[in-house]
Amino acid sequence: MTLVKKTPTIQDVARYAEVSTATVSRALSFPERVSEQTRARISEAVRVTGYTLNQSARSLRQRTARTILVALPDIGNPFFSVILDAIEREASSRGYGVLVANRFPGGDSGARMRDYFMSNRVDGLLLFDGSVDLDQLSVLARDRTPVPLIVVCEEIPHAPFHTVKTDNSYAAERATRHLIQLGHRRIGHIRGPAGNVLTAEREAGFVRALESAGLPVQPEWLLQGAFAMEAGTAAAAQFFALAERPTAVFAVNDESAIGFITGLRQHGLDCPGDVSVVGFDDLALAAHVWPPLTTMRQPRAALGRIAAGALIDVIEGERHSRLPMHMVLSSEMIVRGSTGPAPALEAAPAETFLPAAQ
Amino acid sequence: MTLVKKTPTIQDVARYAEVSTATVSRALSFPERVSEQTRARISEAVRVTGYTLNQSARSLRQRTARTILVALPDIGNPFFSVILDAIEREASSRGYGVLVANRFPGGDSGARMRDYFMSNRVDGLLLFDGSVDLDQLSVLARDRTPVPLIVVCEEIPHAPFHTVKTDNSYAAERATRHLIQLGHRRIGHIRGPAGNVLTAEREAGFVRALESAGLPVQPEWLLQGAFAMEAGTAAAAQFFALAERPTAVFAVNDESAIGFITGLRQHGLDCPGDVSVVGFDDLALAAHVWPPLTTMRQPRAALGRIAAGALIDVIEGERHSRLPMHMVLSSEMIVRGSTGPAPALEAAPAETFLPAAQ
DNA sequence: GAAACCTCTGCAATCGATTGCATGAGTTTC
DNA sequence: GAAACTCATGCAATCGATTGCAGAGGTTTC
Repeated sequence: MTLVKKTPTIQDVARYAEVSTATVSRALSFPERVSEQTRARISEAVRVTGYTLNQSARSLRQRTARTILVALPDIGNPFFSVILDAIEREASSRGYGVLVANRFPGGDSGARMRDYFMSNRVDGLLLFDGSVDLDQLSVLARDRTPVPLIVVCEEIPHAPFHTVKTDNSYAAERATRHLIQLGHRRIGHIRGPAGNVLTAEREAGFVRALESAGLPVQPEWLLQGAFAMEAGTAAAAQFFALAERPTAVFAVNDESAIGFITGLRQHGLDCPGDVSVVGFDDLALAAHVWPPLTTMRQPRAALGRIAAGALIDVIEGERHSRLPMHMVLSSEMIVRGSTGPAPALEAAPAETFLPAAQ
Repeated sequence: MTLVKKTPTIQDVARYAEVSTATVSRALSFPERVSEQTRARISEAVRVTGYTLNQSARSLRQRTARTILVALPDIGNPFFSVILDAIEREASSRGYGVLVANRFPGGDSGARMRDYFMSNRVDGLLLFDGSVDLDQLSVLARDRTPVPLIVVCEEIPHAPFHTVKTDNSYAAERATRHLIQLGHRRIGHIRGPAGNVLTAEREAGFVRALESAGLPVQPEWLLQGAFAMEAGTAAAAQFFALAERPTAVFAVNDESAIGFITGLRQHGLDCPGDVSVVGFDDLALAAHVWPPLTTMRQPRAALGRIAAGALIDVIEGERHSRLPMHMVLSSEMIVRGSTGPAPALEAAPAETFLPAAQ
């Protein structure tokens, strides 16, 4: 059992190798600037002393932290945790640590993020919450240049930040078209929380699919929802209060879809027999609920990897572009058991709604 | 839009307040040691200059990082992410940052953790992986005293570390007893991965429940599994290969239970009609799969909160105990739809197995 | 053979906050 | 009224690594 007496410093290495600390520092950071023999002596000294660089000292001198901050609305949500996994992998492979900050309370989120930067704890930020106030973020500038920041998954409208996200609107259109192709004519949508960018984008795709198929958009079939299972179950209650019910529903995400299916079942309706349901995300559990969920798969690992990689590029000045980049990854349709052909009895009402050849 | 010219330092504050930097430092860290008027002048100066403490400088001087490291086997797993949520909350309320490290590759995990400490990036460690090699951890000592470290959820046998976990063995016994009370006599178990402490503890509880009810433990009913859904589905394949099948199964966790139920369904068996299944953990999705899963709820938020709190206590020297503490939280039985009475046809075989009044 | 140029290394300042020790002013004690 | 004590503050060293500048030694160029 090796007990370390006292953490060795660069001084100890220098003494052992009989060189100055400057040379040790250079040997470790820019090996090519040091002669081969000296380099060998220093490697040996490092090995013998068990030296590890003191990150605080380097941070202080270089004004970098080799750490990124990931600000999430909800770590507990499996949607984010898979992305976080990919972020951690990419960051650590490039020598960066990952600090997580959860559920920034709305009010002072800008201030808290600003503190992380100003206190020199982090070099960059991956922001998963588009609802952050622009004014609060504008504080995030250091020495007149904006702080390295990438908005992931969401987007802050009209704000000059890099973004990495998926093709929400197109994917929502694709999901809705799938229902149309199955013969559904009365199609509803479980919305996300009001004010959220994803809510708007996915609803827009939904509407576009209906319109380009010449189907009506019934306002009462846009059910209020959110990203949680409970919201889906609540949407089912709204669904049962409807005079006329859709035969298919596109949900803003998998969790609300699953909650909705649970609600259907509680009221004795079958999915997909009575109502087809499409989700969004393809969480791990989507394949394991009953019926297995048809959904749009977001490439979550790729989102995390690309976002972290791009952020570190920005931090290290390898991406010089002043102009914000927008990286859009595409989603994939995964057809499982929660969608099926429109029920036969649907034919009659459909005619009432559909003017012959519009 | 306020752009910061240059990050203000304690020097700037001192100049503005016309005191020395020593006084500013004291005013911020030990307000009672500074006269009231000076304190007021300094607060004003801090406000005007927009000063934020440089954490690297403080860390260098004080040899603390005000950051804890959370080493997880798999952040992407929702079981851990909820705990991480609680950890982040507790830590940030006490002024600590949370660094995450995922899936430490087996080989060098000790070395990587040691680096985090030696490089002065973190003050303490929450370790979620009991499979770490003792020798690797023994390296984690600084200045002859062991590094602040708490093992969460799992446990490293015979190792002198604090632990925070749940009553795995008792909870497993309780879950199995539930099946026995429902009249089941042929009861199987989906094991966790070999070598894991949780696997052993939960299996031990399972066996104890059977034995104290006078039921036989059939070795072939101990199905090989792991913590993932796929492992549960694979266990279902083993299940169908059995000459004689259990009517109830206790799974090592919710995910394997859900995978197992999926497997049952693929082979045309009904849960709980043909086979009752109990899980372990009570993940968010347990209530939303079909049938809703009966399970032992682990108090995950409490685990995270208590572990983080205890770790920070140790770091700050508020827990002086040299002896390792073991905090055990209790689990709660949650009965849902995946368990039901033993099927009637089960009566005959049961008699074959059960000597009248043993 | 002098000037110009490289290569390798060391000196010493620097990053920003903390803290042991000293000091001066004011108060209490006997 | 001197000694002892308290309180508020400042001085300056310190934490450990990085880096601009300079110099020593060697090589190339004309």
